[in-house]
Amino acid sequence: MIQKKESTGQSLNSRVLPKSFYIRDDVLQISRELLGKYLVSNIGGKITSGMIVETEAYRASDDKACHAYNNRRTKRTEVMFQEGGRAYIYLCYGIHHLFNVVTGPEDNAQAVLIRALQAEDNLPLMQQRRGIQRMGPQLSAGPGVLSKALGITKLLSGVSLLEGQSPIWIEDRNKVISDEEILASPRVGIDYAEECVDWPWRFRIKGSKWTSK
DNA sequence: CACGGGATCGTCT
DNA sequence: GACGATCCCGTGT
Repeated sequence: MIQKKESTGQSLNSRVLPKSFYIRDDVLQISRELLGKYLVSNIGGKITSGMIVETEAYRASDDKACHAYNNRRTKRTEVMFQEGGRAYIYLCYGIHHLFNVVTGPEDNAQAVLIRALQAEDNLPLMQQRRGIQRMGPQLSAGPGVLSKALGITKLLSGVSLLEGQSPIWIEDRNKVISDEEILASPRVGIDYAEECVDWPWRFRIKGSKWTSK
């Protein structure tokens, strides 16, 4: 039985990913390594979490699908240029809050979009936030819905994932995902990205029922 | 199950 | 003023 610490909800046999994980200059490798890690939120003392089963990589230097392509710094994208280990969260289609992990060294904008979770902790609260009757992958399979399930909004964009009092962090719970279990394919919804459209920068755990459509 | 369209608004041109 | 790194529901099969 896993014991929970009152203050953070972090399991005793897990560890919060350290800054050294995030600041590496390799968003593709980090996207792969995030599979099997646990995204956890603490909103008003309420812990919810899920295992990451789908990610997408974005990189400003050469990727036309990235909001910061061509090193475009705006108020919205500024956080992507900071040192890795923060949240980049933005509003999509006026409705959905999409959660990204900023990676890489300062001034080298890279980020990983978390696209789907296998729900783990506090399913009833996640279900309540989603407003759905039936439990199933629709709870947290999809970048917009997983944010809703975890109570994450763009108001949290820029927060550190490393501080003890962070509302969001990522844990290693000793789940191992081998390269053979990872399916790489083109990213979703980036038709405008010209020659980058077909780059296999979307990563999924093979066979997971919790990946997005 | 596949497809089509509406929702809804911050962000950038 | 146009358009999304999406989701859900309705329709038809």
